[in-house]
Amino acid sequence: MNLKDLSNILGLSQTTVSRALNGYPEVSEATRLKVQEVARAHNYSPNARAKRLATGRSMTIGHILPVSKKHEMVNPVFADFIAGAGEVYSENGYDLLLSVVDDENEAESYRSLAMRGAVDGIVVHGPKVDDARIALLQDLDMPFVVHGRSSHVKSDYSWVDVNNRRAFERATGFLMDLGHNRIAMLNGLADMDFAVRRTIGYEAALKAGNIVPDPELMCFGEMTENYGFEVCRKLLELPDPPTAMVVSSIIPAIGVRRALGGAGLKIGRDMSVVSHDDDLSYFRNTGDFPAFTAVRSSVREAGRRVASALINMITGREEGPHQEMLEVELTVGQSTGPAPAMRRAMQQR
Amino acid sequence: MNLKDLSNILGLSQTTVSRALNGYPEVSEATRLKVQEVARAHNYSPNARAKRLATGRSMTIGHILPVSKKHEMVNPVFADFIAGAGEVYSENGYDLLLSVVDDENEAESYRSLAMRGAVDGIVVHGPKVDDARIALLQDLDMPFVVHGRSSHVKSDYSWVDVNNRRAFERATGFLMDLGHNRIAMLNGLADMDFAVRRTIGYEAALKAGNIVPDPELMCFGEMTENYGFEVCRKLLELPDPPTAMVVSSIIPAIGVRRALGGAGLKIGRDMSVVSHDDDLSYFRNTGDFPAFTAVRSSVREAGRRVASALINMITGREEGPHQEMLEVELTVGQSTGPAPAMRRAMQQR
DNA sequence: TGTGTTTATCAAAGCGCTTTGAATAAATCA
DNA sequence: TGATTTATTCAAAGCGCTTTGATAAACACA
Repeated sequence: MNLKDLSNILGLSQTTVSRALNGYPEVSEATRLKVQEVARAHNYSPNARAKRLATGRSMTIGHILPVSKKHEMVNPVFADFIAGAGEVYSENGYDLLLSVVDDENEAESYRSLAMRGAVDGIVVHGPKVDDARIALLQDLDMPFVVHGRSSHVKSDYSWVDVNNRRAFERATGFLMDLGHNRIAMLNGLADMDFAVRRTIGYEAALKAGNIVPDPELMCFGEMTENYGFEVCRKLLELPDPPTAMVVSSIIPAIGVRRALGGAGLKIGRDMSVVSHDDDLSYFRNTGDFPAFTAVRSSVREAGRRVASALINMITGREEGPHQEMLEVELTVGQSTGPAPAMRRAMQQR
Repeated sequence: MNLKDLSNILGLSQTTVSRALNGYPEVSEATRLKVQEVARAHNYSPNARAKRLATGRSMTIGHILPVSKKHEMVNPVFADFIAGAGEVYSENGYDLLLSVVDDENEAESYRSLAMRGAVDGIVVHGPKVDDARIALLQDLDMPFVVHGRSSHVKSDYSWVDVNNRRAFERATGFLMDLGHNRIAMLNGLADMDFAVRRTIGYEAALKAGNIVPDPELMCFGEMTENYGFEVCRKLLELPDPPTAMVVSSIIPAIGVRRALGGAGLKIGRDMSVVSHDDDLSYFRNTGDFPAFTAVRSSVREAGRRVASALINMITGREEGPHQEMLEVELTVGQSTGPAPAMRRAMQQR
């Protein structure tokens, strides 16, 4: 059942039928109803391929999921982000094209998507401090929104980011208020933009309390559970180990807890941990007294924001670059407690 | 730059240029080289929208990501599965269309994808024991492959599944060999096909050792970290608590470990845990002595298998339903140990 | 030399829609 | 009443490819 068949059945021209179904005003209400009814009865759906060619729009947004060739690592945040973005796409009649590509030939993948006309816009995931994709997409004249930012890129572009600097400043400050002064940082890969911003926040908090950041306590790596485990083990072996740490994601924080358990230590008592929490659906760190003290933001919501910003750009509903900052909230959970010295002082009373 | 422009530049017809680029034999080698060279020089890419209309194929595979409306839960396995499937799609020139839809109107989503001609095939995720999607897709005449199976569906269809029954039979048997006889099971939602098969395996192992399955020890739920935590806490409060458990995913297993830690118990000593491990990239349960004893299978590999099976069906390279069973491997890690009675016996020696 | 085959190329139709520009019928105005 | 809008409808062109069927040139064979 295509448009031709349908219009033959109705005894109308394809023009009229098409207009009736697409809500154009130059069709009488009577025929519109008739058309809709008959279309439904024969359950007609316009062919997407033909529609896309005719309109020149693909009604599709591209997401590129880079998979690190070395570690075969997939960003665990991705699924929840996509879930948020996907909601918005559905509501607006867009499809989501997902391109899985090893991180080495990512650029080629963007170029292909654009030149083939396969998508109307692109979402950029996981920006590096100096990310070449932004210039590339500007060059290709492809609408795009970055989830995050790229510090070294000076041009204007659209982004939705969480306030990473403030998040880690608050997390670190919170630990200092508890009396900690040896605070480690377990961050993501050093070339990721979020990692850089979080480092800045961490250092700012320390400096505000007159603590000189100790490079030995600042760690960067791919945020797996095992990374948290290994780093924590090494930190515990230091002559002057930290009493607290800020961690870039709940996943390595779980590794940290495992390492502590293995050493007979208890999280929250022997080691305070504040985690950044992307609010993953399978790991809800909630409740009255959640497992982890955390600075939380919803990736899912970020997905929604990015998607609607992009659609607004494509449809021309929004002019100029869309730049949006999301704030985190600090939730106190079971993974933090007073520093040892402070605890002793409290016990003496 | 479109085909018309390109053929004008070359002084050839669109037919010849199209054929030259698509590797048809009725073009002389000389002109083919010339065409390829000029196409590259002007970096021409054929318009995907036009190509799809002309060929009648969309060169796109659909994946539907159902998001439970209640819990906003996204299957954590999804990202890794997609990563595997995506590799295969890229190699074969297919795009991946991802449709995020709340689990209530999932059927509508499949129907739409098929009727609009947006995809050439569909991958079915997370089949229920009695899954209506299979009949629906057969009805729509849409090629599809199920990741998993649907026990109550009697028709022939293509699937790639892991041997869930055997996995849990082995896991349970392993614990029994260690002397455990109060073994709990933390499974997924009871209507999921994999959960049913795993239950069968669990019960078979118990019965083989003359243990009557205790309904009190058999739990079903959405596999979040918190689920593992809560269930483990409740189990510990039983008058006759289990000494071991088999868990359907590493994620709730982490919750179990947390609950044990909170009760001052140690995993592997006070409670033995064997987990099903989908080998998530951000949670590599590997090494000489991994954190969890587990029955492991690679979701990523499953993604690859499903994708190539589907492409083979679409292109007609493979006839008849593709049915493929993947076996798990059992890896002994730190989360299991002898049952208390056995340990006492060992210590007396 | 003429006939049949193979090779290389092309013009044009077609994929199933949207959209332009024209045509007709109905309604409004002077 | 005729002239002018306005409301509906339509035929046909176009989106940028692929593919069919035709044609011309080159080659082979007797």
